[in-house]
Amino acid sequence: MSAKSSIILIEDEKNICNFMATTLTAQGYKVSTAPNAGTGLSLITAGCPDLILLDLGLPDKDGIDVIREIRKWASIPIIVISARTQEQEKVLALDTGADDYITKPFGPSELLARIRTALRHSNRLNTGSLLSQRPYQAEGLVIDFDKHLVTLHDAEIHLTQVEFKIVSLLAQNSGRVMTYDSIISNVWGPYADDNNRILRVNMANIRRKLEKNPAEPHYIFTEIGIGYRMLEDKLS
Amino acid sequence: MSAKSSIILIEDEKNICNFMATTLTAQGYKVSTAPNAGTGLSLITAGCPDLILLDLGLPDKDGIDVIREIRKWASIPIIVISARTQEQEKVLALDTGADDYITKPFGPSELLARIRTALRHSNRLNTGSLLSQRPYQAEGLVIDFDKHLVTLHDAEIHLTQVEFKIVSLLAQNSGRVMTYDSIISNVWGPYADDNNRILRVNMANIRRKLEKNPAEPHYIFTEIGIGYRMLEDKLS
DNA sequence: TGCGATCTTAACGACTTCTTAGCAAAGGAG
DNA sequence: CTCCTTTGCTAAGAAGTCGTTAAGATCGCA
Repeated sequence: MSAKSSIILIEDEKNICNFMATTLTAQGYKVSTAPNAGTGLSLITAGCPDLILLDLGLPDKDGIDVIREIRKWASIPIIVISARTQEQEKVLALDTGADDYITKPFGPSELLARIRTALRHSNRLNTGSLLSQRPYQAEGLVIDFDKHLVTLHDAEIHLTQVEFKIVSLLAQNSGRVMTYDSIISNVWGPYADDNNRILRVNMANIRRKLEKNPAEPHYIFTEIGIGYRMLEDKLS
Repeated sequence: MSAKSSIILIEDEKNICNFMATTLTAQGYKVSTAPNAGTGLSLITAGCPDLILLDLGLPDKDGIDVIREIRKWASIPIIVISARTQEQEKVLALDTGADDYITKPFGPSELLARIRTALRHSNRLNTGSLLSQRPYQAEGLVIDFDKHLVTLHDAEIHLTQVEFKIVSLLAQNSGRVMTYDSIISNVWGPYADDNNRILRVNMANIRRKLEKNPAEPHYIFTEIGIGYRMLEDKLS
């Protein structure tokens, strides 16, 4: 990656912590360390890191709870590092939202490889959060992803947060059917209930705002049993 | 998620292979197995799986090359399974494009947890189409598998879920006769009633939508006593 | 604390899709 | 040609999906 990724390392054993920090720094990562869950969490909220390395055996809080805490509002990759090798521990951590689980002892090159893998994953889905993106544009509807703005025939349309997320996702994949599952997991996170009734309600609201006649949509079509598909972008 | 994910398992040791296959099937996954890289790769291209489990120690090809091969054209999650515990191996596999690396011996619940994690990742990807496939194209009929879209002379044709599945299957095997049994088991699952009357009704509906004169089909032909055959793809 | 906006849940009717049944037409065998 | 099997087609009920409304839950803000 061109820009160095920033990593937060939450680990209470000083020796290991120092060793890992120097290894990572030597590779060009920006590293911050925290000796316990409390300072770790505040570092995360403050710094918006690209990846989190988390030791499960922390003094002040159970590691699983830390994962749960983070996953409430962020999908930053979390790699768990633990001395506990029991399967149950691993399963619990992974299902709570960890992206990988490494057991001590481990070598530095494996750690680095797994970090690269995790960062690769998160990069794939960071479509245009930082880079500016050409607005979607079709038949009078313009969606400016950067400015967070939607206009219909030059009139500004107010969409709520969730509505905007849904519309953006569909617009960024205009012309192709997005399954209910993938919309839900993109908008509400991978742990969301896969029942699509919330999506249905939101779509009704979106259509009321965007479509002249919501019963015969012009911009967002329903593919029954599958998902929704947005009118293809003028230039794509 | 709601629909069962399909997994392809490439593993040469029969015992392990069987054990894993039953474990996965018991969890509701659709599993196909291959004892070597060759059949594995063709299974992947044919089946559009959601995840690949790959043993590195295959008889006919180096596992790393298999990863490289797949990564040329698909971003399906790959979990590597290996007896080799050397760090170098892990690093190489992960950097080539594997999403996880599990060393034998491992427990079934860890494997399942890591599979769930990998599937979670792939669902977060925007498109949901991990495997980009060239559309079928013949005499004005275009079937875009990724976009889930069918057009006939540039006019959009609406197919229901079942209809689309049938047409896709025939299109992906265009030029070859697909037996009734194989169509039915592909569309309705292996335990479906093998009576073909449902298929007959659906074919009538499909032809009404696709064919100018359903009595003299142009795209999908009947091979009496055997099955259906679709007009060969222009470029395949 | 109360207010407004937003998010979520629940419920129901309208509509689409799936499946079954039955019969007519087409094909093949003798 | 006749009989039997196979296939195409229509209609109708069953099952499922989607859009919509209304009401509760939650949150920020004054």
